[in-house]
Amino acid sequence: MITASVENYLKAVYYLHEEGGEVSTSKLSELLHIRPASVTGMIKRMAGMNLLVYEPYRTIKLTAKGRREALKILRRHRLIESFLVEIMGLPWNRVHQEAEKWEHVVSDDVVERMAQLLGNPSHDPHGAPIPNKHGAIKPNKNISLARYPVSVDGFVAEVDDKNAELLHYLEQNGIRPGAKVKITSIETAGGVMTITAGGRKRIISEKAAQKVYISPSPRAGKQP
Amino acid sequence: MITASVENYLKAVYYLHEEGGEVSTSKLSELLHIRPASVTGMIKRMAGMNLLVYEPYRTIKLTAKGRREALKILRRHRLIESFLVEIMGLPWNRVHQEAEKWEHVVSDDVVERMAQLLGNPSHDPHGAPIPNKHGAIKPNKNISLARYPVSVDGFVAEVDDKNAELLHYLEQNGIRPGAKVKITSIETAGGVMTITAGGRKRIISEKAAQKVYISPSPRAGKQP
DNA sequence: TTTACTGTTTAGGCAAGACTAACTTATTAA
DNA sequence: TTAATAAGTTAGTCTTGCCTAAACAGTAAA
Repeated sequence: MITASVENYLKAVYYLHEEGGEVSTSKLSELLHIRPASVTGMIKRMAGMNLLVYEPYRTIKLTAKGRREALKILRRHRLIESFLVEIMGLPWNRVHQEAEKWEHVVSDDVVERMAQLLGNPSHDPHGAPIPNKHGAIKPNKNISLARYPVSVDGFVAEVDDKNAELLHYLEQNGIRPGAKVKITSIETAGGVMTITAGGRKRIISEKAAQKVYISPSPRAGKQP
Repeated sequence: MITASVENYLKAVYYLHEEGGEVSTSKLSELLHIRPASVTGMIKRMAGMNLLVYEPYRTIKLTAKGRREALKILRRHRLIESFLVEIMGLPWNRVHQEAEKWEHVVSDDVVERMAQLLGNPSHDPHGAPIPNKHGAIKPNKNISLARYPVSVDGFVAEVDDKNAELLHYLEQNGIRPGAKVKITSIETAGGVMTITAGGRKRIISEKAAQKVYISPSPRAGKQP
């Protein structure tokens, strides 16, 4: 049985794998706020369900089945976020937490109804790509703002959706998907950078910049 | 902690109390499809949470706190049902099951946002009254179609929402909240009755008629 | 008034999913 | 190459929420 807990683990493993690093007990523990011992137990159970491959002390990998399930939940999550913003008019920085709860209970056909009402969007309100019904997802080759070249125009492609306060802060500073930005200067010692966003000069922390992903060209389609 | 399970028990106790009969372990067991022994266990736990009053072998009663919580969930459930029909366009007979899942996860403020989008409806799509934010609910004094007088015009006020197939059957026979109906004759031996609904003669079972509630006058307001 | 039946409770068990404490493995520094 | 440290696992416990089997209470019929 794929419970809400199992779904959360699947999402976390998928996320860490996407981030590029190896997926370990401790990383999962930190991300999910669950003690390492509990993570080990769950991982073993999920290996038994053929959702992931696990050898003690080795890195954790999703099976094909696990990846399929993870993408299914990701699709739900991102469609629900879009729905909450576009149809229900909830604020941008509020919808992640709500979608985290809805994604485990909304029926498949109701999720597809949401997609239909939204006109099958390709990206969610944070700019993250929405997997299609068959689990295909656009690879993400955007560059973090923290590593983007200075004085080169760029467009906000995606913003990490995990932290509501950070999202609020970024919004205040004109940083939202589609916005045009340019780095003016980097103050490495101070850990801050000066940028132009929304036509105004701003000073933002490097830590915040790490959570913002930039594409050199604006995105086509309905979700600008 | 008020879990999803506890919420379901609260709803069930409230429902049985409204139905008039005494609330017993076996009635709850039947309604919730949970074995009597398990019900006893949960009831004891809920008594410890001050949600209901329980003495072994005695009838079960909600406390003020339990009643408050039950009405809160009922409000959620009925607003969600309305939302699914009015905003998302799901079929009438489909929304009960979906709302049963959503009601445990949707945040309070998001439920209120639904209410706002719907224009604070007084009744859900099945004609059931929606408790207000403070837990006040309109008393239901409608008469079951099975006990309604013959040859007297009436209006469908409410239809039991539990059974999707029954709802489909009723809809096919022109019986939905607001519809004008009149009993032509009752065939007691056959367990059926002849009625006029939606301008046409229909034969429906007495069993189905028991789940339909009639008011002598049409309801005012947006939810006809 | 004893018997049979129905309804309810107690006792014991199990799976999920978390926890702490203690132990083991892997890695890095001396 | 050994010792120290960080990461991961095992063992045992707890709560929730269900289950079955068996005992017990209340009621209606013989």
